[in-house]
This record gives sequence, C-alpha cells and structure tokens, in this order.
Amino acid sequence: MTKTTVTKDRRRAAEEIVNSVRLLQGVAQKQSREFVRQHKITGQQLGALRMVALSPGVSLGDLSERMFLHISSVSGIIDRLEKRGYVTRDRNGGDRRVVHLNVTEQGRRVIRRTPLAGMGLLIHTVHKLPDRQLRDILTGLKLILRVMKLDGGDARNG
Amino acid sequence: MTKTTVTKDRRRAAEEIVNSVRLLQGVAQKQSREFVRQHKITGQQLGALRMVALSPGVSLGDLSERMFLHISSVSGIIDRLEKRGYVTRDRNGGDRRVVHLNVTEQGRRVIRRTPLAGMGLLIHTVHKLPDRQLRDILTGLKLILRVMKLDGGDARNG
DNA sequence: TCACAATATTTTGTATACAAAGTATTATAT
DNA sequence: ATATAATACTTTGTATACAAAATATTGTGA
Repeated sequence: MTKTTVTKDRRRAAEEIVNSVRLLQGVAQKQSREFVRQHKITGQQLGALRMVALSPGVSLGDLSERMFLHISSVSGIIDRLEKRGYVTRDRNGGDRRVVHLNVTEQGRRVIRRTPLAGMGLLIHTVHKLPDRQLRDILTGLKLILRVMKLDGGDARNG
Repeated sequence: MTKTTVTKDRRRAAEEIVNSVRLLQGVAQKQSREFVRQHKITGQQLGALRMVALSPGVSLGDLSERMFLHISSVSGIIDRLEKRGYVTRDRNGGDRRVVHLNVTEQGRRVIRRTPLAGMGLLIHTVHKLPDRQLRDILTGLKLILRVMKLDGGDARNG
C-alpha cells in the first residue's frame, strides 16, 4: 500500500468521525424535539421530575449537582415544572434559605405515563448491547474524550 | 468466568459509556465557555464568520445548510456578528429576497487572530490521531449512532 | 450583639436552538 | 394581468445553559 493511499484513508476516517459527531448531535436534537411533541414535556424537565421523585425533599443545589447543571439552569427548569403543577417548592425546613422540592400527584402521573428520554434512554439502550459493541464504543469515547481534553486549550491556524 | 462476572462487567461498561457521554458534553461546554472568555467571541459566531469568509456573498439559507442549523438560528448569529461589525448583509443581488453575507476587514482580523473552536478544532485534532485510534473512534461512534437512531422512538419503563 | 462572611436561591442578561407566524419578493397558473 | 403559491428571511415565543448580580438567611468573630 502506498503512502498516498494511507493518507487518503486517514482523511476519510477523520472526516467520517467529525461527520458522525455532527450527526450524533443532530439525531439527539431531532429525537428530543420529537419527544417534546409527543409527550408535551422536555427531556430535561422529565429528568428533573424523575430525580425529585427519587429523592423527595431534595434541595435545588443537590439536584443541580446530580444533573451536572448550573443551579440557575435548574432553577429555571423547576420554575416550569412548578408552573405546570408537577413539583412544589417548600422553604419550611430548618434552614430557610434552602428550597425543598417534591413531586405532586399530577407530577407522578406524568412520570408513570412518559417513557425515558435523554440520558435515561441512553442508559437503557446501552445496557442491551452485546459485549463486543460495549467495548468498542467505550474505547472510542474515551479516546475522543482524552483528545478533546488535551487539545482544548489551543490549536492555531485558520 | 461466571455469568455473574460477565454481567458486572457489562454493567460497568454501560455505566462508563453513559458517563463518558456526559463528560464529553461537559468538557465540550466548559471548553466552549473558556474559549469565549479568552477570545470574546463564541464558537458558533466564529464558525459562521469563517464560513462566510470562505464563501463571500453566501446566502443565509446556504449558510444554514452548511452549518446544519435552522435558518432562524443562523439569522440570530449573523445579527450578532453584524452588530459587532464583522459581517454585512446585502440585499442587492438579482433576487431581493436573498441576503448576501460578506466579512468586513474587522471580521477578517478576528479570524486571523482567533484559533479554531468547536467542529473546526475537532477536525484539526482528529487528523493528527494514529490509524488505530481513528478506527476505534469511528467504530464506536457509528455504533452509538445506529443504536440511538433505532431506539429513539420508544423505550418504555420508568 | 453586631458587622461581615458564607450559603442557597432567584433574577437578569447573553447566547444558542427551533418552530411558527409574519413580511417581502418572485414565480406560476389561469 | 392578477390572484395564488413558493421562496428567503425576520420576528416572536419557548426552552435551555451559564455567569454575575441581587436577595435572604445563617454562621462567625470580636
């Protein structure tokens, strides 16, 4: 095999990778929108609702850590859930700075009748894969992660 | 090896995958914010600016297709670039519905002095990987993609 | 106790993303 | 020629995400 051929293969592979990442983002977004249309609730809102259901009385700060999101983001998500009557905010614990979250009966109904979305769905899906595929995916992801971390700082040239 | 051990390995791998995806999102977002802090322009704005620079006079619709974004999203991004004096909108072509975009001298300066970000950076990075890693990443990505597409519709159970 | 630091949330401002509605312009059908 | 359809874009409304500033409450040191 000539050097030129190898170079071409590399280029093609690199382009496919970048394209796959784009596709991945696109697919995820499209499915998210479809989910919203069907179930009248967003994936993030449902994820928050489920987490509150699993930890009644959880604080906003704790919830934000579990969701890997900024507190102010979660505050907004809870706003919308509260407005729709799915969760309640209580400030009657010992520390009155803390907001305690709870799911209403209506919120519980939503959880019962709505399938998984986002990360929850990914976990569900991934669990069903055969070993060989699990390993391949994991290897690839870790490589991307390492590469992104290393190269995040700089990379001159336009 | 017992069946139990295999099951444990599978569970661990699945959890690692999901966690990696989360980390990937986190790393990408964190780097994006850091980039904005350092260069006073967002990755999307810079990406759009570069694309316009490569295709002077491009229409908004064409640009949105190349960026895999909705026209209204790109319209907003161009708004901000225009406000900062980096691009111009012209409606003086034959068809006056069409907006033609161009980069100003000031915009060109920004491109020159700002390193790659987002997808551009990813392409740059991926090109430098050894063959074996390219293949692993690609295999993993394609699997995830296929799985997500298939399982996107439904997946009952809370 | 009282000023001041620390903590937990909320609010405000910016950017992104999309859909749907609105506007302007061009093409088409009768 | 003129109503109507199609096209290109802008505007508006909703959701997400973060940072920074503001608010309220609790803890601490002197």
